[in-house]
Amino acid sequence: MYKKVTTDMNFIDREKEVLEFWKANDIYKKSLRKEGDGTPTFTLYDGPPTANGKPHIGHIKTRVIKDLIPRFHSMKGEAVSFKAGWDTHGLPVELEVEKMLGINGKPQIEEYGVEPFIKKCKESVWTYKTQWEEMSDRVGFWADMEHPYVTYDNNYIESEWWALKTMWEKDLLYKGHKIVPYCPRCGTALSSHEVAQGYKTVKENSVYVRFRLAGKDDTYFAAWTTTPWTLPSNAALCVSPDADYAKIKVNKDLDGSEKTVYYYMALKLVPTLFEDYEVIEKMKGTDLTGIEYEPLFDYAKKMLEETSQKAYFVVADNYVTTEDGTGIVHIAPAFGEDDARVGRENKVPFIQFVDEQGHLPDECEEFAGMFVKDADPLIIKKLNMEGKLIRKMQFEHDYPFCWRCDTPLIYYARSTWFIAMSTKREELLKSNRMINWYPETIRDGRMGDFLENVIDWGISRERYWGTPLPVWECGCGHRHCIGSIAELKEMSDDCPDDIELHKPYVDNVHLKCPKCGGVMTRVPEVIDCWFDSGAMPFAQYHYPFENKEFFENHYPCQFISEALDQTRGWFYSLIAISTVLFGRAPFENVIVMGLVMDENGIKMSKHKGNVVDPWDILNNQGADAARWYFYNSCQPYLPNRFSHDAVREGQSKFISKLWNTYAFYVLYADIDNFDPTKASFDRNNLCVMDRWILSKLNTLIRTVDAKLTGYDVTGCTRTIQVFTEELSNWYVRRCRDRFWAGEMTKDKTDAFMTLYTVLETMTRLCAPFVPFVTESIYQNIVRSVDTSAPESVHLASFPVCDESMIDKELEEEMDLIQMIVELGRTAREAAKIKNRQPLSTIYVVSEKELADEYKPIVLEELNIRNIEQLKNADSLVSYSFKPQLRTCGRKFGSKLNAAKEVIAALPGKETKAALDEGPIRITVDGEEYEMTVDDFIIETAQPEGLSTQSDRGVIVSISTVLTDDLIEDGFVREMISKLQTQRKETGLEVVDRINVLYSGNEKLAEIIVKRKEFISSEVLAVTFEEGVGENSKEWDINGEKITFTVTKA
RNA sequence: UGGAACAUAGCUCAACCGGUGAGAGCAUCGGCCUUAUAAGCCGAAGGUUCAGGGUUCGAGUCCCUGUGUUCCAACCA
Repeated sequence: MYKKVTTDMNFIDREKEVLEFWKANDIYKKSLRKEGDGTPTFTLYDGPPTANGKPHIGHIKTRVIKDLIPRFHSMKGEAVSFKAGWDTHGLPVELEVEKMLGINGKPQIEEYGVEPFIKKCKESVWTYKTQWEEMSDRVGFWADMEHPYVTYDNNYIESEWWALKTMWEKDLLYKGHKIVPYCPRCGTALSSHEVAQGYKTVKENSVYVRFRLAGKDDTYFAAWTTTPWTLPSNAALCVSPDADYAKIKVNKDLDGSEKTVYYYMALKLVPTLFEDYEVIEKMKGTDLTGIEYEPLFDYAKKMLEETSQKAYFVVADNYVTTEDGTGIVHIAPAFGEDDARVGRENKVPFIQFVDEQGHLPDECEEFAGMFVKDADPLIIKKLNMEGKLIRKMQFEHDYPFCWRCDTPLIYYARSTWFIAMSTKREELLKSNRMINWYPETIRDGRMGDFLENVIDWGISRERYWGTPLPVWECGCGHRHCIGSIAELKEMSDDCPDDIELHKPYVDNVHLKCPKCGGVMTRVPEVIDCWFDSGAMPFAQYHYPFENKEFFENHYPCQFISEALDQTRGWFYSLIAISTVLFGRAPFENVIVMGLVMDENGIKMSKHKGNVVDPWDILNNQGADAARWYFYNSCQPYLPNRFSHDAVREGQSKFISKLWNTYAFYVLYADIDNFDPTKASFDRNNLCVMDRWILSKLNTLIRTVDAKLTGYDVTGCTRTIQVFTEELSNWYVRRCRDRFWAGEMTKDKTDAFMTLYTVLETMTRLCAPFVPFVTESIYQNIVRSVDTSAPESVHLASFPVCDESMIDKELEEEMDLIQMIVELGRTAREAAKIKNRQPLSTIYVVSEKELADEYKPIVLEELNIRNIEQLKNADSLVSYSFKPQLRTCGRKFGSKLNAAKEVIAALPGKETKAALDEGPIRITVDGEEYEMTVDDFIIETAQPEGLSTQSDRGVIVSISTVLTDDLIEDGFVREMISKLQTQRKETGLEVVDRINVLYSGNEKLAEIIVKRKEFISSEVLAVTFEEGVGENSKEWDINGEKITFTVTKA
């Protein structure tokens, strides 16, 4: 029959057995349904993790959320396609290898050799692969990990080349300038991720300087900057178009001499810079545009003359604020993102008086060769000497430093390749609207806002380990974009057959220029690895070179999920690339996950020492516990405060409760040799408890199916948890004695069949959530008796709700029973009458009449002999009234408070009686109102002589009158309880027979004599006589003292 | 510095369109019950719903300001 089940908490070992079972029998592969013949497909795209970082606890969350959905859809009969992937390119990999080789920076990489370097990168990527696979395996992550896509794969890259070429042909790929954070010592631009690591708060000099208006003595623009070293590269000034500006008159010059001087600046900021002044003219920013001024330095004069460019005039742009500074911003298009844009839009010349090492060039005369930050004080000094410095002050702000060498970064224009995403804004927004975001707010919030302001995607990186940008250039200026290996071979003479699409190999391939016949060389850049991951919908299948049909049938996918930090990462790159290529979003539904924090809500990080090793939970609490925790603790999009206690709570509340219910079933099924395949029951002829739990079960199926279809994970688990609780603590507890019964009666078979049905259904219902424990249970209760059943619960189908089993009314009635029982217990507590003391009568007032079959449940639970239902509680209680605000708010408006008083003063019983007949009228502030029952909240007052409790219209009252008969019964039960306790304390086994001696109480002695046989049978006493022996103990039996001696017979 | 999300009992989370004294579970304490359970039941204590203002007859819920945490974006000139 069934395998014995222990009720210990050793879920880890059981999970390991399940893993072995899956492996030995290839269950994962068997779970994949074949496509075709009308089988619906369900496709997921995997956001690739990078295997050269260790998996951490957040990855468990990612993996288990991703895993739940395909398991569910697979059980629903769909053909699931879910290919795992690895993100393999990028700077983090290069940095890891640099560290390993003990080298530092691009020059040393070149020295080491690009080819050996990228070979190391390729190996390094797999450093933690095994750890990843073990972790994925252990949490039950079922994706195709045997044939993953790998972003460094030639096929993968070739698909990306196809994509880039397609964009090239649409004129979306262009070369421009980008202001990037740049380390002058390392000679490299830094990614935003690196920059973020190096912010420090520094004190620097900020300066107010004045620019003289061209041809006007003593009239200046006042401007402010925190980077004096950019002043030699100044090319324009910028004002805010709609802000108010002023021309002011000051009677003192900078050197303190008496002189009339005029300044232009933002009106509201004048007081921050000057004390004595007079506003002589007001204007808008736009009124200043076009005015020319004289440069602070004439370093650029020669260059501008030679190229005949016009500089040094005022422009306007909305990015300028009048919050601080002067409202007039100095523009150096080579050194700021906004400056560059404003410069471009207003045809301001590009002056870059800083070289790649961060030094000022020869043009800057006395500053030539100086590092920019060192030049700052000297530039300030010179400005001061020349009467151009209005004021210098200390300024504290966060400034980025190179995380590697601690050199201050400078923002520097570098040539960069872009995808013109800003021209696709409308299409992107349209794609975004196609997506079901969970939570919904991401769509219009975080993602929508980002897309509204989308800028061109700078995709080139001056690095080594990445997908090479497939653009070749010729000396004649012609450029060509390659879209496939075949095209590359066709256009070149030196391409090896087995060309690997990486640096340095592709750099050695030269094209023949179709324009001039010259030699074309590839541009040096590789591309942003976000492009790699965003290209995965098609690149994972080597589309369009292979699997064309397969791709088309699996695009877009139904579901993806990643953490919140991917909004501008993977989520964006997916939408961006797919929108450009296919005009739509590549996924239909997405769960955006919150991050996993430590138990104090603080981000986990190595140096804080609060990082939780994922194996900590997997080895101690198990995969199911971890899964349940992440599904159930809070909505997936909220941050988790991770703690072992929280994981344990879910385990004891759900997993072990389910397990113990199952263990209970097996224990008694084994005793009775019960085989569900040989028994049967008539679902239309069951007792109330069975009908109830089966109704609840089918309601549960319906709810979970609907919620999971709508990606409401937490909604599912919370419903399941409540059901499990009711199954264990109401159904099983109330039905225990049915399973002990001696004969295999219909009632006993019904009980077994019902519990079996519930457990069997639960294994399938919960299988996607907790795949291990459900498999253990399924193997034992289903497979061991039914060899024709599917080999694994994961090959079975998801339960289907049988609407005919749902009886809403019954469920509501059981709610009422539970409420009556609860109120009864509270009433006992209030009267200080313990449960062991039998009582005569319970009175129940409720809208619904209790059917007879429910009554024993109430009586047994409460140890009461009779139940009486009353039409109303007139004999039990009196009433008081409160306004039902939902209706009265509208009825009374501002007179509500007056109405409250009138209503509170209504006489109890009379009003209640009148209301039972129909509406009544009350007067508030001299005005009459008609009131119906619905306008009131009717409350009951405490009764007398009875112990009464009420809640939501149900009133329960227990008679507290104790007759001699009841008291005697109470004594008997109390003595039995104490004797049982004494047995236990004496260390006896439950089956041991005992001899009992009693002494010291006449009243109890009388009762003992009278009820000797009953008591003896309950406590397994052979003899029960008056007397005292060793190890005696005195007890308080409802106020009567008696001494018992218990010895083993 | 800006944008977004979140903030409810010691902890983890609920609370529908704004509607009556803000509810569960865990933990604590007291009591009860127990031939499946690390279980269950009853009760006590625990709250200025982060702070301040506004709208409303009525705000945990809507609006504004501030604080804190997190994520994202950042040369704020």
